[in-house]
Amino acid sequence: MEYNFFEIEKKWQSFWSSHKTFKVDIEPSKPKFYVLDMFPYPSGAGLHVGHPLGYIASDIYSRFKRLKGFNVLHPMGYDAFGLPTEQYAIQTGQPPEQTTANNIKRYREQLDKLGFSYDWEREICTCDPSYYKWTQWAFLKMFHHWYNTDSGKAEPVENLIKEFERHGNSKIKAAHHCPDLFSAEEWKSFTEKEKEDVLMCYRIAYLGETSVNWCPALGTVLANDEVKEGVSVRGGYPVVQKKMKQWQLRVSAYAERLLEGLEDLAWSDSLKEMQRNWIGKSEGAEMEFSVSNGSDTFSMTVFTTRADTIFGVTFMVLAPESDWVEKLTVPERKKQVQEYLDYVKTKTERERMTQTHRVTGVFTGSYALNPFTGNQIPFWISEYVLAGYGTGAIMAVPAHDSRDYIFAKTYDLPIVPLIEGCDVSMGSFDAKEGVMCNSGFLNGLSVQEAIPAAIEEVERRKLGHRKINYRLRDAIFSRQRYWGEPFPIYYQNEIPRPLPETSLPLKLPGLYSFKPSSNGEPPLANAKNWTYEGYPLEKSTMPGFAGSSAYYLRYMDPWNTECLVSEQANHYWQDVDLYIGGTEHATGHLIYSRFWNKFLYDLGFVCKDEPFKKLVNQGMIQGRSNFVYRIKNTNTFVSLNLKDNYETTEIHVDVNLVQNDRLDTEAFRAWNPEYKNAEFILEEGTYICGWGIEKMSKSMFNVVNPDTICAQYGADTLRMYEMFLGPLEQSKPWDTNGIDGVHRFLKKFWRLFFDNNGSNIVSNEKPDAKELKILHNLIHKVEEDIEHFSFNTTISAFMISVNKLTDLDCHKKDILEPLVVLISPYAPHIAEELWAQLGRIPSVANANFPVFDPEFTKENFYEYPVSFNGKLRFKRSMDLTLKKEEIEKLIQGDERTLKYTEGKSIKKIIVVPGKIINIVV
RNA sequence: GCUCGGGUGGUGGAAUAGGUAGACACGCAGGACUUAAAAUCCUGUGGACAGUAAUGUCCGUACGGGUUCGAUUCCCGUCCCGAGCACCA
Repeated sequence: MEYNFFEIEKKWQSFWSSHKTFKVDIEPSKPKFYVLDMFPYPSGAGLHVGHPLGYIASDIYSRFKRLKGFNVLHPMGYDAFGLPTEQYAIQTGQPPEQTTANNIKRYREQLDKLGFSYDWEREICTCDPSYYKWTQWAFLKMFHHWYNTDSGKAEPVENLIKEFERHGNSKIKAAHHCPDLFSAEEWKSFTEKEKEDVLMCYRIAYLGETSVNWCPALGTVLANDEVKEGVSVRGGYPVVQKKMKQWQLRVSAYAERLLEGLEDLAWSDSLKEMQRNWIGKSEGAEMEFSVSNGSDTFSMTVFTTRADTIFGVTFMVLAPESDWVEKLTVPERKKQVQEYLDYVKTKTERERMTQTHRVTGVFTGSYALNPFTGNQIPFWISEYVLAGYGTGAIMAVPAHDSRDYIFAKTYDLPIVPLIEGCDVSMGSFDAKEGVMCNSGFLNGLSVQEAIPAAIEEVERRKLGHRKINYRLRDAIFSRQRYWGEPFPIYYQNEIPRPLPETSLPLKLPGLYSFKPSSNGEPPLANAKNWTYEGYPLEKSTMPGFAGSSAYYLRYMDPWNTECLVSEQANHYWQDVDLYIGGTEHATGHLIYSRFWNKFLYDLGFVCKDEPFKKLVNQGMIQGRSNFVYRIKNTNTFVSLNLKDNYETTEIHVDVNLVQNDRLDTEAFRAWNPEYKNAEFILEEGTYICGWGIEKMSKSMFNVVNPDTICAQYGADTLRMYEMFLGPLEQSKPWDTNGIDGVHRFLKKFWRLFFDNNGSNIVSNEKPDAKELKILHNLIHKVEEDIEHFSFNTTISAFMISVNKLTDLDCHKKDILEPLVVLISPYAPHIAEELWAQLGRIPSVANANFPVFDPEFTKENFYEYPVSFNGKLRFKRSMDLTLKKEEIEKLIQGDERTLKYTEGKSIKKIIVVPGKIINIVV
């Protein structure tokens, strides 16, 4: 019997499916383990070989943990709401529901061929009303809560109202954006609308005016992580800043907890660093400056991390979008300021991004008073100051900040150095080191001492206070699109009202047109009766990250109609032990999910503060493109190594026509009518193609579909080969050149069980020490490698062991049976078949991981006595502790050793065969 | 500009509490089996030099220094590649 992967894989996939082999339930007697993949967005293109990389790794880990006796939750689903499907609907008129269903079907077929051990009973889809009910439910909870910075958690809005009735809002410590203070009496005198407006400033999900990333081409706003370099991540359309009223989530309230929570997570340092950058904590002080425009005097606050440089403040700068612009512009400067503001408005976000460090600005005519020097300092406006960070105004210290320096040089403003010996003739001195000068009471202190000293003085003189700022902004939560979760919100006399929870889910209405309505409103404006009890419903929908923020919780209890996840299920499964996915979600999904989870934790719906204990980022699989070389103005193609003799054009060729860089010339002729009569100049009888690494995409003809590989080599080969390609976390090109080696290995593995005639040759003979040693070395290696995610080196170990057993002609059951278990996470189909051949049914999934016994692998060095005439003979590296005279005897004759250790006493010698490799003196 | 990774044969990659560099695989070359092919198996394969040969010597982990008996691994500097952030005061 040959290794017939096609039959074997078909057989066992249907067996696993019909026997529900991988179905899991709560089993309190067993320890749980939760392995999660980042669920895919089912796009029209289907899966390519890059997608399964992470899924294979997580499947290996899941199967391994199962063999180790864990009750493993390993689910899969689809992140189905999103822009591409909607764009497709606009172009073709095909409803997104339909497109999504088709794409999911295709994804499922492709996934099924790879032999994953998912519990498909728990499959979820974010666009399913029974799922998005809980997305809407969470939104309502956020609407009904506010963040108490005193208790450090979310609390019901009812508490807040009681507090307002007692003391107004002056005592309460909350994350909010309420501009005014009011007393209890004032609160009581507010109209209902006024009260709602105030509460909106405290809710965790709130409707608020804000500057947003507006993408005109997509007709929607986008979150910060959906915009890169001034264009949309999806589609690459320009994005502009616009003030709009949008639903937002008060993620910023959780900034400190999101930062602290990173500490104990087993995530890569680079990923944690990305999140820290995104949260952007900076400690400093807010300082008050008295500002006069000639007629009025105001108190203005700025934020700085360098309070120590206060004596070097020679001007102030305001962001062009700041509300203070009007107040500080004196009448005689109005014209120039307006011209400048007009100029700034003409620039798109992209231009402002790409033209950084361009120095522009205008003087307002107002002056501030430096509270320490008493100097009058001019107040300018410049686009290099951002409205959204700090207070939208800065104190400029040109000597010690490079941006301020360039600005000062351009507009001829004074530069006062504050650090002894620093040279500011050519540039600013930004480093936080040196000794202060020109700084009054700070003179003589080091910068490190001066910073806290300055803040203390500022606080003592009541000119300001310590302050921590975060770059993390609240998440904009509305999208002017159709294909997303509807908001459970209606408007009663302009006041946003929540739907009762009992009316969830609020289902999307079916539409005929998915374009924005003619008056620029979102597509839902086209829906008939988009109302609740006669009141209009919110027409925006939620963004893509809404549905993916808590999906890992839903997997724990996907059938529950009463709650997101039952307390019982949540307490059993707790959190995700291992999360595998791409690094592209570092500042999007992984921040929102952590926020969402922390919010639900505050409300007591989940038992863990952090959702993902360990996270592994798989690398991207790039495409390996192949090229042919056409001689200019001919239809003749020349092989790679001969091309330099001609003038040629490089042309992409479909990688499916190429094997091991050799072109199938007949297939090439058939590929495209243009090449029907192509001629070839061969080298050594074949046409060799050139190659290059590019992104895997249709236009480069380098997309490799896993189905093709499965048909040719089988899923087990594909799984092993993807792992063999290199370290999981590393990005690497897809390259089929080595796949034969893995396939050959599986055939060789098969032949341990069957001879050439297909007879089962497994024997019951007892294994000897040599064979046991091979086995136990492998057990040890597999165990260690899987725990460390070194899947590529395990495969080498398998190959070595199988080669050794083949050489020994070992077909003993006691060796082969554990070997099947060891390989089953990697190549489950062949393992399952051989498991059955050994008479061990029903499933290898119920087996136990073989126990490693170090006794079998131990080297007893007394068996290899020291026979020393210039060389030491030992089998493997080991530590020896010998008596002094023995050591002296050993090193006699080894000149090198003698030289190294002259005059020193040796404590220990480490040896390998034939050589001393370590001498501890 | 800042932060974090990373530079090892023709190729993918092994090996770092410092200790036989190049495991394993691909490719290539030679051989066996075969009428032939496929499949399978065996041998060789970092470079240079010497030798009929077994073998030996030297050079080799981006580059230049340092620590050490010993450095791919640790330290300092330089160059290159990748990722992320980017006027965050």
